[in-house]
Amino acid sequence: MPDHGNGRAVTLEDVARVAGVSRASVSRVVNGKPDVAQHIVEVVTAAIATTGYVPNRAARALVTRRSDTALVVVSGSDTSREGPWGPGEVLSDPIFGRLAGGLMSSLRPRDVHPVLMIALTVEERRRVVTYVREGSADGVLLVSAEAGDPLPEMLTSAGVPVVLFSRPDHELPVGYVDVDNQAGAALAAEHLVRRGCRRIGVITGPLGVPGAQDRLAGFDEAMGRLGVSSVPRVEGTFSVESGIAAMHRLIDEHHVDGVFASNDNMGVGAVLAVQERGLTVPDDVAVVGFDDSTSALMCRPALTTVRQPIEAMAAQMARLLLEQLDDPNHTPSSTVFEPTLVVRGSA
Amino acid sequence: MPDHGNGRAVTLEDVARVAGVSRASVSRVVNGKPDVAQHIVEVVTAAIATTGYVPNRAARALVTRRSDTALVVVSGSDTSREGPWGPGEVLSDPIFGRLAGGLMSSLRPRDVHPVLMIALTVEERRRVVTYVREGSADGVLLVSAEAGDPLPEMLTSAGVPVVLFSRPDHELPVGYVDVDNQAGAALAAEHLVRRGCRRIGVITGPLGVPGAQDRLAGFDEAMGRLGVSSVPRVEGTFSVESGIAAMHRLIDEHHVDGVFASNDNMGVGAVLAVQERGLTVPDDVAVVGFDDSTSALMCRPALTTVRQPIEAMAAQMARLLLEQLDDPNHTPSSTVFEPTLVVRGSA
DNA sequence: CTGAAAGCGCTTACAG
DNA sequence: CTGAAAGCGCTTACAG
Repeated sequence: MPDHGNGRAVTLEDVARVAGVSRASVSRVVNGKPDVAQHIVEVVTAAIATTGYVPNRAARALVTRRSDTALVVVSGSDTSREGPWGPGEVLSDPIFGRLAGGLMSSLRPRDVHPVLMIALTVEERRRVVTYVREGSADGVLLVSAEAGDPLPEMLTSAGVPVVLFSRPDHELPVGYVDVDNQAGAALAAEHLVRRGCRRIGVITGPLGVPGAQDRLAGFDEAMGRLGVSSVPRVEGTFSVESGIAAMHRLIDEHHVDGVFASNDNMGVGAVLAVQERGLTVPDDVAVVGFDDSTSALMCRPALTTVRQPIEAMAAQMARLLLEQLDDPNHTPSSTVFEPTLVVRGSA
Repeated sequence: MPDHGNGRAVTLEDVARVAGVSRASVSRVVNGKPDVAQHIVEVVTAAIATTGYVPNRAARALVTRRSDTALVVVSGSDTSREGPWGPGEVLSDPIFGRLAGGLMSSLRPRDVHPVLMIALTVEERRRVVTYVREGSADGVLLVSAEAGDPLPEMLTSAGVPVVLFSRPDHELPVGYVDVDNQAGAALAAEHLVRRGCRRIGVITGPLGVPGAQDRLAGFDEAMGRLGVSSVPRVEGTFSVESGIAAMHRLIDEHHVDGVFASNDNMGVGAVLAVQERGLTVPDDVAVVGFDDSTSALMCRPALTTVRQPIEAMAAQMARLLLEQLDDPNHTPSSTVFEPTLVVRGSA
């Protein structure tokens, strides 16, 4: 709709005619190229203003081979559509909103626009690759929520510039941004032990998710260092409900007095479950979550949690992708952020 | 990156050569045009397979004047950037995830891709209009979070196809999708009264938001019908924190035994505040929220709330926009959905 | 520093 | 039903 409803859209050609210069000159000033005489800049700028000219992106993209678009994909395996940690869930997790916001702020200064896509099925994964191959996007920012997700590999082997949120589940020549999940879990372990908890349990995320595995491994390892060789665990799905169910089992079967939940939703569930038993948090059972999402503030006592610097991570994802677009031969680099412990009432 | 890293991308021309037909014929089969001889279809299909051809979108868009892209915008006024109901907040509200997911599912069958944009400043609003005028998007799906937001009008007067989430704050020739906020609030009022509450209060949303005004008006009107002429109110910001603060005031100043919170976050806050006072929900104070977002399930007792059919609303937004794109002369139509009461433990 | 010209990869009347 | 040709609106060597 570049026209004002009054017929044809105004083109470079029109501006050139009004300004009395060549199309090449108009193009140069529109794109801020150097070495253009001052008077040309002025006359063109004036002509642009009077005509209300806006460059046509498709025409530009056709010749520059750049779409100035990044594809933001949330992917998973087919099964996760009905699963509790499927991309539908990912979108409504408050953490995703922060991620999306962070990506947008970092992309905007470079005038790159994010288009959103969900890829759960074979067909949808194919569409992701096609979208880039047809030139609609210059690269992909991929939030892959599951181990065994074939998309990262499809993309890298198709030569598509891509940056992952979370490390890939196997060696891949791809850049990624992640938080040090093991270190974060260790922070939680140390805090619970320091606080005097004697019977500590873990509520893990779905163990098909690499990050969930790392948090578990980091927790176990830290507990080992602290002299506890075996920690009871129950697997959850990252949902509040699963946190509640897991906590009940931990209380029944292990009489825990401290728990590390692999994300805040499950942490909230754990707090709720403890209270349903007529016990109190943190005195009877202390709870530590992971993420520092808005849900951490929705329970009482508020959740002590391991904070991921999501906004900074998003900014870095954008930076790594841009770096790769600017220099296609650039070796993909990765960044792992340090988490921090946010102490609130629950532990 | 349409090339496989091995040089030039494969074009229509290449396919034509391999198939031994004209470019026009290839184009016809690629686009599924009718009246193409069977043997041509076959030979072209084969050539596409062997060459791995993918059409270039920019080239296509240049001639069709269609980008197959919809701009999804979250807008507000400049002040809301720091405000509690700014688009940053909107993105992390679980309700937005549901909305985004719904839009994507409805757009996908038509092969329209959503690009995300936030518009808080004069500059950002201008970018929205430019994006459409340069042909990067065919239309706009606008979530406007504030009264006085100039963007809806900018868009309609620029002749850009647009559909709003929530009715505009003043008469505008634009289609929108909304929930009947007044009816929803009435549902809450009736439920509280029926339950036997005698001293009922309201926690409103920011009154600069049209939807928040409607919920208040609907609540007041219903209470009037039910014989209560004046209801104490405190204005909140849609955040949990503001719900807590508002509830404390309602208890101190009005000894309420029932409260309608204009969204679930504030409803959760209200429950928390009641409990901080050593009172119980729903016996001492009953609480009803609005939205039926995931946060409604994060407190105990779980929140009784007025449900918005977000997914259906999103689907309808997409449908209305597509309708307008298919027929530019189509008079913009709107749809208002009926809310329902979801009764849980808090009231 | 500027302009004429070629070309990016498609689609679409227009003839036939 | 098919092909030759024009054209969508830009950018970018290439001369000058």
